[in-house]
Amino acid sequence: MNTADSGPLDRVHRLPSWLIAQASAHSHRLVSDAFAAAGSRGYHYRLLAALDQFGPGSQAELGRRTGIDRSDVVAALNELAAEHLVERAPDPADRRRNIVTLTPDGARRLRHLDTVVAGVQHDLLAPLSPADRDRLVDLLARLVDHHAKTG
Amino acid sequence: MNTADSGPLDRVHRLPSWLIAQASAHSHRLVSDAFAAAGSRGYHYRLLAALDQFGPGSQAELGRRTGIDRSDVVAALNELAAEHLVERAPDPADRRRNIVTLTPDGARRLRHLDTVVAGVQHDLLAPLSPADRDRLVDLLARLVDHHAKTG
DNA sequence: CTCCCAACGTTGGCTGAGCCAACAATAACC
DNA sequence: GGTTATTGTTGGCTCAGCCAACGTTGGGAG
Repeated sequence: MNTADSGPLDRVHRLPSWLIAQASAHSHRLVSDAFAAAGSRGYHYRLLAALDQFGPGSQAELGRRTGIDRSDVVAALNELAAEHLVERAPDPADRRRNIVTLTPDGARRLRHLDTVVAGVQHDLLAPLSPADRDRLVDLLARLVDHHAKTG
Repeated sequence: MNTADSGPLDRVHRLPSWLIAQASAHSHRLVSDAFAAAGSRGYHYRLLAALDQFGPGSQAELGRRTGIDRSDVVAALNELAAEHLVERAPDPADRRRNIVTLTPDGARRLRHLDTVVAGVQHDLLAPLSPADRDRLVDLLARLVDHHAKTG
């Protein structure tokens, strides 16, 4: 973000879409900084979380579960495998597939990232009271829900 | 966004930071589609708005007012100038500067984009009642405000 | 069994918004 | 006068998301 404006740009700074974009930018900075400090990226967290929640699966399944494109799954898994957080083995029952498994190290990393993420949520919502945080989450959830179905 | 998940990724889909990112993604899609249909981009709108609100100014001033990087201002102004929405003239009082001015065509385009933007806000907030829209805007404004100062 | 279509992993590339570094020209200050 | 700052510009980088193409492999229809 570029600091030091000379007064607000009225037409823009009041738009809901602008506020959402700003909030997202700040949020994204917090999240990616925190992930970077933990040696990971958002994609890693999503993939580890999916493996933990759904168990081992093919890369295509992982992509569907996390909403990450097949091609991006490949790269992220390469990085996770290089750190031994994940294991990639050919599926004997279907030679097109790789079966991806969470290693103990991966589970450990996931738990650590959980705490990192929780800390970020805390910082992000710091200016809001608990009741306001709930309100914000509820409003955003309704917004996202609507556009997920409609869009 | 990737449709067709197989159930929610619990760890991720409840995070406030995730909801904000999702809302921002949907919002951004609406905005950029609408701008594209009007033959413009977000940068164009911001620059035209700044010229309208603050009057003519140098490119560096425009960058400061809109929060757009100097280098990106150059490109966006090239595009605006190619459409004669903006005029770029050397400043006789300071030969480093260009003075950028909004043309009548530019003012017209800005007015059109205003209506486009208003339509997008309407679509974006469609699922919320007027009172909820106000609440959301208020909460987001407080969030953004806090993180802009804390930064 | 054969043919065709679908799914898989992978490579490579593209977009958009936001940054940052460097440069020559010019201005401003001590 | 000599140093520092500002300006316009070029070029490049990141990060998330997406899409096209390829060769491989499975599975269903005839």
